[in-house]
Parts: sequence; structure tokens; C-alpha cells
Amino acid sequence: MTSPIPKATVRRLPIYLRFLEECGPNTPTVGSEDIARATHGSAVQVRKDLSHVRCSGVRGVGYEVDELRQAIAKALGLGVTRRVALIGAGNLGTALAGYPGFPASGFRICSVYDKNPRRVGMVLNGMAVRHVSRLLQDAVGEPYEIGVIATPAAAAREVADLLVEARVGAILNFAGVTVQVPPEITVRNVDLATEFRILSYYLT
Amino acid sequence: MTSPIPKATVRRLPIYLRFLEECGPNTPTVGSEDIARATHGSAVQVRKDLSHVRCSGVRGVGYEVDELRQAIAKALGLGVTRRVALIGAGNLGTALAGYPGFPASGFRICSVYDKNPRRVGMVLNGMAVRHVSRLLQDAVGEPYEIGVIATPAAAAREVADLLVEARVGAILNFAGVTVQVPPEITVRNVDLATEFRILSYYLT
DNA sequence: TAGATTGTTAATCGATTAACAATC
DNA sequence: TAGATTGTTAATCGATTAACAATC
Repeated sequence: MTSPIPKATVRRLPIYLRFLEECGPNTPTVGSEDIARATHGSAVQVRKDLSHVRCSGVRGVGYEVDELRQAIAKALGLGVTRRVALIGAGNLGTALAGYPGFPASGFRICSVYDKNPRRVGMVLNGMAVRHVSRLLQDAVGEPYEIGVIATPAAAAREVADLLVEARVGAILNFAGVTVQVPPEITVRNVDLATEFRILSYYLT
Repeated sequence: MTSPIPKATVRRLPIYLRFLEECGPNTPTVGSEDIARATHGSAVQVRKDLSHVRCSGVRGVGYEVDELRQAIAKALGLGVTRRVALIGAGNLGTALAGYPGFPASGFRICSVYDKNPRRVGMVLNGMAVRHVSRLLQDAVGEPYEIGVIATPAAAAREVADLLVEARVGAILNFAGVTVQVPPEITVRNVDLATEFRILSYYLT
């Protein structure tokens, strides 16, 4: 790979990508100004960010939507199908299992696990919920690249250990507690209460 | 208020707070090193962040957990009860309505709205789901401080306009599309697909 | 006093913005 | 050529880190 894309840019590229995906076929081309307006950014920022993507702007004209979309997707490592294990079949897990954006981006939720026997066997988006004790053996044959924790906070650490043992490459943790994993595994913690609390400061 | 807290610090303070809340009564005091370890940060960073909070460290000892917890909560403007309107009673909305962390942080989901007549009348966490057409009149008497969008992407913009009209102070948007609102309203967009896509880059 | 740990100042690093050159 | 818009270099700004002073 070439030089790494700055973190701040990596956070914004998916937002640009989403905007590009919303552009209909009547919008063959967009300018940095258009992208900026739609994503609450500045046009210079957009151009600077896009300079890290093998991209395709035409001076005086703008960017060809479809080409730029592909270039960003490639830079983010999308376009490959990723095997995802979802742990937790409660309301949040159910929401995640049915989210149409995932298959569209190449994230394939292959299995859903839960600890509660009343949920095991339930069918979620075409998948039968399995008992979490099966995760490890399932992962042997076909490893999961991403593990998603959608359990109550109390179970999160145990599940994280299990995912580490199952050799996932990355963890997305919605449980609202920080989990500890070896440094080679990327973790993103998304916590609803944290988002509210950040908002609270700016409400003051 | 005193000088504003840097954005990067505001994002981290809730994470420290969560750690402090997890400390049992057997942990009366913590060091910056402890906080750093638990939150994947550095001790210097923690101390620098805490210097923006009217705080209470004792050299050679550390921070009194309970005192620090209160100081951070105060700095973030927590400790006041905030009226929240939740729009969207699907799986995600249901998960949000039942999330125990919200009342614990002073966020009171006062009403849940949905457009789908089949969901209107359903009881969620003790609240009857109302038709979204009632939102505006409800907000007249008792304004909502925060509006949470948990609808499908297609409905998000319409709902955002409604929330602006209802004069909310801030919007938390889980719909996965960027919404446009006047600059005086703070918006946080939390998008599940975006989180996956960021993760994807670091998996490469 | 010695050890531990906070708090602050200065240096570094990374990200954003401004200015402008390049070119369709 | 003139207008529009990208792409890049340099300047600014904000955030992180290093060094160390303060003090329990």
C-alpha cells in the first residue's frame, strides 16, 4: 500500500461515500463544494481528503460520481466481502441483523449468537440464532473477520475474549463498556450514552 | 462559563466518566494511569483533559473517584434532566427506549413517535407510541431538548425538519443520512454503516 | 525525606485553512 | 480566452507528548 491515509480523513471518507451513493443517475458529476455542503464540511477539506484517494477530479468540472465512489470504496478496502459474526440477538442485535446498509457495503453477517436459550433458534433475517458456545468451533472452518458485540454491558468483556480467541481481525462494540484486546485487533466502541453525553456539553 | 473545553477532550470525558461509574465502592481513588489503561489512552492525556474540569487530584495519591465523577458530570452539563423525544419505534427505537444508561444520565425519553399506524399505540418501556403528527402540539407545552431520529433513512430529513420546527436544542441522528438543520442546533450523526467502513480501512 | 503522582509549560506533531498555481 | 474548479504548497491552528516542577 501507499502512505497511510490520515485518521481524520478516514473518518470522513465514508461520509462522502454515503453522499455519493445518494446521488441519483441525474447527477453524473459533483464538485467539492457540493460534497462539502451535503456533509457539513469545507470544499478545501474535501479536496485535500480526496487527494489521498487515487482519484479523478477534472479541473473546471468536478468529480465523476461513479468513478469517485469506486475510488473511495477501494481506498477504504471495501468491495471485498467480509464475514461478520453478530453476538447478541436483543433489540439492537435485531436492528443490526436487518440493517440493509451492511450487505450493500460487503459486510455479510454470517451468524448471530446469543446466550439466552429463549432466543437460540429464533430466526433473524433468515439466520437461526445459535448458542454462543458454538462460536469458537464455527470460526475454525470459516474465520470471522469482524465481530460485533450487541450484548448487555455485563456480557461484553466475556464476549470480547471469545472473539479474540476466535481470531477476528476487528471488533465493533456497542455494549457501552470498554473492552481490552491485544493491540493487533482494531476495536471501535460505539456507545449510545457517550453520544448523548457529548451532546449534553454542547447543549449547555 | 469559563473557557470552552477542547472538542477532543469533550469526546473523551464521557469515556472517563463511564470508567469511573464502573468503579465499585472498593475503589475510592484512581490514578491517571488507571484511567488511561482502562480507556486506551495515556496518563498525560488524562491529566491534561482533567485540567479542564474543576477537579480534585491529589499529588502522590490520585483522584477521589466520587468527586471526579461529579466534576466531570458537571463539566459536561449532566445532572440536569433533559426531555428527549424519540422518533421511530422499530428495532433501533425499541433498543433506545429500553436502554438503562439514559435515565441514569438524566436523559428522559418522554415520548416515542412513529408514522406506522401498526406501531402507534404499542407500549414501549411504559410509553404508548404516538403518531408523529402529534409531535408538534406536544412540544408546545413541554418542549423537547433533544430529538432522536431512529427512523429508516428515507424518513430522516422530514423528521429533522419537524424537530427543528419543534425547537429542539440538539438532534441525535441514527438514520444514516446527513440531515440539514440551522447552525444553532447541534447534530450528531451516528451511522452504523459508517462505523463498519472506518473499521474496514484498518482491516486492510 | 523519599516515593508517588499531579499539574503545567514548552516542544512536537498532525490537521485545517489560506493562497495560488494548474488546467479543463 | 475567460470562467470554473481541482490540486498543492505554505501558514496557521489545535491537539498530543515530553520534560519537569509542584506537592501530597
